[in-house]
Order: sequence, then structure tokens, then C-alpha cells
Amino acid sequence: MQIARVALDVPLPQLFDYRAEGLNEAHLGCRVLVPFGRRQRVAILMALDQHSEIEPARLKSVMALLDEAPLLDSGLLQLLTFCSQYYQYPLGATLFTALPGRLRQTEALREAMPQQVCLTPAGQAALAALPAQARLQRQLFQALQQGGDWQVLVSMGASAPALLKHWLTQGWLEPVRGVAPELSPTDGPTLSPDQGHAVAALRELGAETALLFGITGSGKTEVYLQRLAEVLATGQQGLVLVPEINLTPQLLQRFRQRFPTARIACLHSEVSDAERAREWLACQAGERDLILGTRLAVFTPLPRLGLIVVDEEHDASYKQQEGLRYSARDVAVMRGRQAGVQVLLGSATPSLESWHNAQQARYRLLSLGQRAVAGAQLPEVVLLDTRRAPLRDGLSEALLRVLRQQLQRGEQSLLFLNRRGYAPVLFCDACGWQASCRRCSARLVWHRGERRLVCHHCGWGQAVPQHCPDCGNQDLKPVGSGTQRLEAALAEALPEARLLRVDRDSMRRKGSWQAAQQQIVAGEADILIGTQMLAKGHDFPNLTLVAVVGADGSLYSADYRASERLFAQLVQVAGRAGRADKPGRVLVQTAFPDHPLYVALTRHDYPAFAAQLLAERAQCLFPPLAYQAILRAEARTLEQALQWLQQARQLMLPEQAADTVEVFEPVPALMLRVNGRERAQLMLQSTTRAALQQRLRAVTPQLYGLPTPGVSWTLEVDPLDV
DNA sequence: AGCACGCCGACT
DNA sequence: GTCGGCGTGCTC
Repeated sequence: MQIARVALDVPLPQLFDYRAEGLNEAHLGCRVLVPFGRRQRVAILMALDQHSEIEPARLKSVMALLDEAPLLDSGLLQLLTFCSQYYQYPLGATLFTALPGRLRQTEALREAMPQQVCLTPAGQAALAALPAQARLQRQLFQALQQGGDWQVLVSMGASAPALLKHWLTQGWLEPVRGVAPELSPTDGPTLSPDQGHAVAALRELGAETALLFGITGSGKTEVYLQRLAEVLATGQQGLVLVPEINLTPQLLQRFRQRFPTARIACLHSEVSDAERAREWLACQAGERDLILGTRLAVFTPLPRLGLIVVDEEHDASYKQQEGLRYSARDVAVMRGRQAGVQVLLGSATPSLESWHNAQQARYRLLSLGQRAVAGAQLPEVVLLDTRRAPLRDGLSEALLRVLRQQLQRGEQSLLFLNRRGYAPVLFCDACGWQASCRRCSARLVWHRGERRLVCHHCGWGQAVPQHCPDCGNQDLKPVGSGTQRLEAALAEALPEARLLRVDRDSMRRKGSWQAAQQQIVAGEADILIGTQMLAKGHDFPNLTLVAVVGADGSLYSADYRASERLFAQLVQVAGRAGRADKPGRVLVQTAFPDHPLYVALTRHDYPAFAAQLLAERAQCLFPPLAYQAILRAEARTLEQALQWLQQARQLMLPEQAADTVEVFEPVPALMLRVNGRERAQLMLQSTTRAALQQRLRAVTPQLYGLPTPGVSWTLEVDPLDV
């Protein structure tokens, strides 16, 4: 009896056995339909065997084979199996996260329709003598003489879809395999010496990982383009990952210009399900040359993969924060190693992980020192010491003065504050009460425009109270500033300035971000007030000043990664100031002008800052000098969560004292309550990745056996937030 | 994750 | 007397 071992999209750490006839090794990686519980589910065939541990009476049979050829090739299966192990996430659930939604479900199993079809010789023969009254058929036949676009053909008549499908099954039509066009990249600009050197080095490097370290404006993208051109020219596929969908349109445009004949796939979460499935299949069939996408694109099947680029590799959005908690950057490196292709990580402020790897010569470090455009200079960074200057609504007089000058000169300014709302705290002077969320251990943020207090963690909101609920005091004070308060303060201080606030609240409506960008480029705003959203990648030619306020909060945060992130953010937003012909300036309002982070920032010296952070991390034994995994539990009460973790800890403790994995005591989470559930966590740490992995492999299967009364838990390997 | 089964409160 | 709450257990 033949046994099919299949993976299902369930959070269970095992595979399931079914009886199966007529399957062979060539079907591994194909989808099958199986009965599971009371329903039928799609599964992926992982192995064939003659024996099963399951007693024969309990074995059900595979109902159908859903694919002729494997949906996941052996390389991807291997990569995903590795991910499942590394991230301690069930194999079935891991495989299914790599599939586009359309290909995961029982319904919508409809064959993805081809984009282009043509008549086969058999079709020519069979359809040549159509009766005159079969008008639609004759029309279709006529149209098909030159080969046809499926969408166009289908819309030629009401019964056209059915007819065409019938002809396909008869073998009278066949999908046109996309023919790889001659790839003739249009000439790029002349490379700077640094760029030229980097491209040459990458060409020699072979299947290794390189870290391209280049300051803003040094032309990292041009290096990617050159390398991609070389890869495409040999008929291979290039995979380019970007952190956010916001960044894809402009990069896509640049790719289109440079590679006008390349077939480009765009894969990110805003592409519709149907489209994503279609593009995914086209990539798999080798009918796409260049793949541009966000983190999920790292799992795209690419039979001719030749190069992986990870742009802005330090960006936290490469980390998935739910389900399979993978880092697309790390998976990309893994995939490159496994597929024998080069991986190119690029950043102006590399993650400490990657920087450390480069220092250890695990990655090849390539630096782009100067700005690529001749004459362009780095913006001057000036610190505004606020220790003696009084702030009004978070703004110093010195800053207002500079903004006024900008106005007079007719140049744009950007005021950067990474905090939405009017004020992050609403405070009662009389009794010390603060507005806080009922469901989370977080303070409510006052949104003045909406006249509401909003929790930024669970979204819960309430009207602003007229008086203190504890003591009745009517004078509740906003403490601290968000973008709304800055906007209000500026409107008062600089009434003639045209202000534009750009944050998640003001850009909620679809298309408003695009409209805002046009407005900015058209010079219809003098001062932009914005969060993170404004920091990334957008070039506004008339923007010559970036002012940063409220950054100090991240300097002495409990989160040891906060300063690393702050530095990256400031470098990024500073990069918005000034372009080729207009020098830019960056002002940072701070009470700690001597802080090494700011000193490094004024000197544009990432390496010095990174060296200092690495020294700190080494001293405290934090990543990247240690490897971590975190086990989180949430329950109705903290006690339940802690108790469950305590049990888990007993399972996880080392068997021999000499083991190098530390299992810390469970502790309440920094954000104790979210959404009415209380959370606790337990940290595992080791100085070697192998030891940590070994322990996890030995121990996580047992976690599934632990009774979980009212407790839900997750395990995260290489967590970013601890 | 689904989806059953199973045992206790407010409703036609 | 039932409808339905979600606690517990299973899926080859």
C-alpha cells in the first residue's frame, strides 16, 4: 500500500498520512485534495512511503491530484522546510504562507487561465470547417489566427469562455509560453569610481552575500541596476526586495525605463489575489525576468534565479510579525546560499546584524563613499540645544526663525516628528490622573481634530473628558507633542505658511498620499509636518531643510534597539534635505547635543556609531553577539500566562549544566495588557546560533503537548522587539 | 485553525 | 422546556 505524506495548513507540527494510488516522486510538491476531519482541504505532497505509523483503519485516501507539475519545486521545498525548522513553525503552515491565497483554497482551484493562447495544429484542423451559423466560433477562430490575448477573446461573446476552455481541454489551443525577449537594457549613466568598483567586485564575488553600504544619494540603485542588467543578459531572473509598497512605484518606473523589454512582476500585499496568483505562476514558469516585491516575494518560485537584491536591508518591515515570523532579509541570504546565487544587501545604515557579519568577513563589504551626482553635498547637520531655550508646543524660537527664513526664500521645509495625534498624554495637574486605555497598558493619545482619545495599540477610542474623572478638575493638560499639535502651533506662529501634515491619520483616504506628493512637488506647501511616512525615499526637489523634533525619547529607551532605529530614521529623513543643485540643512532639536548618536549624525559617520553600538551589545551580550528566541504567552490574567511559561521553562532547561543556552525566568511583557489580554514572555539566549537551534528543536515539539487552558502562545526566533 | 461535542444560563 | 455561551479535544 502506498502512503502519501502531506502537509496541511494547520498549526500542528506534524504531517498527515493518506492512502494514495498512482502518485510518484515527480508529484512531490504538487497539491492534493484530502479529507480532513469533516471537510476537505488542500494539502501539499511531501513524501511517499510504503509504511505508516498510523493504524490502517484510520487512514483515509487522497481524493485528487490538483497539479500536474509541482507547485513548489524541490529548491523551494528545501528552503521552506529549513524555515519551518529555523523559525519553529509548523511545516504545513510554513508552506502555505509561501503560496498566494488563491492557490491555498479548495474553491478557486480553477485552473489559472493563460494570458496568451494560440491554435495548435490539431486545432487548426478541427476548427477549419466550422459551419457558417457558428458565428462566435468563427470569430474566435479568426481572432486566434494571430494568437490571442485571453482577456480579449473571452469578452467576444457570452459563451466565449466556455468555448475557449473546451478548446483548451481538447488540445486545440495551447497557452503561449512567454518568449524571452532580447534583453537590451538602455544605457545607464556613467558610474562613479566607487560604483564602478562595487559593480566589478560584485561581478567577481560569485554566489556570496555582499553588503552595499552607501550614504543617501551615493547611487546604490544604480549598482543594483547594473548587476541586474548583467544577470538579465544571461537569461536569469532577478529578485528585488523592497521594504514597503510605498517604494515600489518609483523603483518599478526606474526598472521599466532601464529594461524596457523585461517582463517585470510586482508582488506585494496590495496586488489583488487573482493578479498575485497569476504573476506567481508566471514567475514559476520562467515567464518573468525581474521580480519586484515586499517581503512575501522572497518565496516566489524562480527557476532561473540569478541575483537577489534586498534594498534598505535594515528596515524592520522585512520582519513578519505574525504567523511565520520570518525575516525576509535572512531568508533571502539563506535562499541565495542554497540556490547558489549572489545576495546583495543595500543600506545607508545597515542593521547591526549585517554590519557585524561584514566585519566578520561573512559578507563582503562594499562602500559607496561619495554622492554620485557631481557637486551634490551631504546636508549640514546642526544640533539645536533646547536646554536653555524654552519650547512652545515643542518648538524652539531658533527653529521658528529658521522656518521663517525658509519661507522668505521660497524653499520647502520638513518638520519630522514620529508621533501622531495632538498630545501623547492627557494629564490632570491637580491629582496626577492620566488618560489610559482600558484594554491595554498604554496611555491614550489625544487627537484634537477628531476630539477623541485614541489607543495606538488596540485602536480603542473615547470622547475627550471635560473634567478629570478622578477629582473633577476641569483643567486637563496635554503633555508632549504629536504632529497635530505641531501643525496647530505652526499655524499660529507662521500664519502665512501653507502647512501640510502627512501622517497615517491625515493620509487615511485612498489616494491622498499620492495627491499630497503631487502637491509637494508642485510647491503648493511650504512646511510639511510628518512622521515616518515622509522619511522614506521620496525626492522633493525644493525641500532644503529638515527639522527633527522629539527624537530624544529614543535615546535612553528600555528597548536596546531604539537608538539603532533612531539613527537609521534620522539618516533617512536627513536624506530628504537638498538635492543636486541646492544644499540641504538638517536641524535636530535636542536636550542631549553631546550624545554620541547625534555626534555621529553630524559627522555622517555610521561606522563610528555602529562600532560603538556593537561594543555596547558585546558588553551586555545582546544581538548580534548573542542569538535569541522569545516564548510569549497571553491569557486573561498575568498569573495564567506566567504559570504556563513556568511549565514551558521546565521543559526547556538544559539537560547538562555545560550547555550554553540560557533560559531566563518568565517576566511580564513591557506592554502588559493589549486588547484585554495580559502577556508575559520568556527569553532563550545563546552565544551560538547552533546551540539555540538545537535546544529549540529538542523542545518545541513538547510545547504542543503542554495543556493550554486559556493560554495562547507563540515562539519567535530572532525577535526584533523584546 | 476549524469544527465537533458537551454541559450550564436567559429566552420563544 | 430550547438556544447558545465557549471550554476541551481531535484532525492521517
